[in-house]
Amino acid sequence: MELGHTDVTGTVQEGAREGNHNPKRCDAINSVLNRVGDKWSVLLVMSLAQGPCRFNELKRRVDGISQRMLTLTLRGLERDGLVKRTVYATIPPRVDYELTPLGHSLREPIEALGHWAFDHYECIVAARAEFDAKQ
Amino acid sequence: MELGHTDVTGTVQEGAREGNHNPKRCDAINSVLNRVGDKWSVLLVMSLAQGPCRFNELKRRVDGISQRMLTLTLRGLERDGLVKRTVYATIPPRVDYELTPLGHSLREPIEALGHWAFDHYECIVAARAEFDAKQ
DNA sequence: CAGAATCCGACGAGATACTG
DNA sequence: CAGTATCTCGTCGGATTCTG
Repeated sequence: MELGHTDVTGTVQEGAREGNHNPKRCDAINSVLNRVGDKWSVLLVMSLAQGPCRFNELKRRVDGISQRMLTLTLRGLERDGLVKRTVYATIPPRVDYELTPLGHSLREPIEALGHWAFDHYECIVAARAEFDAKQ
Repeated sequence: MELGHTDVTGTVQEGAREGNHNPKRCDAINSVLNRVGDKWSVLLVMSLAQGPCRFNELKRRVDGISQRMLTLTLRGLERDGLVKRTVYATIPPRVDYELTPLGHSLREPIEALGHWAFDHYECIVAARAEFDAKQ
């Protein structure tokens, strides 16, 4: 995954030339992109925006997610330090998930994306219709 | 894909209650998320940031992309109105791709994401190491 | 040069069943 | 309730080959 002399932050690398890029920056972009690219991750982060939530409550909120994907996605978010998992040793068991400060900080760029989506949706739909009409 | 009373723009819906969400907003979020979630799309948008570019030049810039995916991704971006395709009837043929104003506007939220990624990368790597150590 | 078409393998993700 | 463990099927995407 190399972009020549440009990266996804939009900054142009100083001494950039053919084959000379910033591998660390590339890794950073990639891992975050993979996380944000994952639709369940984004949905979960936004579902956890207002506060802690239990497993099954999350399952209800994020309609359509399977138990398996909910578990896997939460694990991934926890591993990345975006979500904190708290187990209460009660019967029946209770597990709360909540955003860490890092998780909260991710909301900003995600919401920026959400706003862009909403603001330009009509535009995109129109473009699609026009494109399809030509085929 | 429903979020109960929250959506990815972070705004809380006015009269939101169980099962009452904004389907149009959901569609908008989804289609944009799918596009941004697609790693090649993001990479291509950023590769086209500085100006028009030919097919094979793009293939060289976005290292690792297959011809097939380059074609398909460019088609998708063109269909969404993010990229403009210009064919020059020369021999050999020449096709230029460039961002539309809409495509350029998408750079902002993408770059915001890129900056977040870079700024918090160390943090994420550390979290992962800690998480993995506990297993 | 800029694709279109075909083949095919790997992996993502749903459904289902079981457990502490 | 909050998971884990399989199994399976669909599609995504890479490699290869062919064309105007």
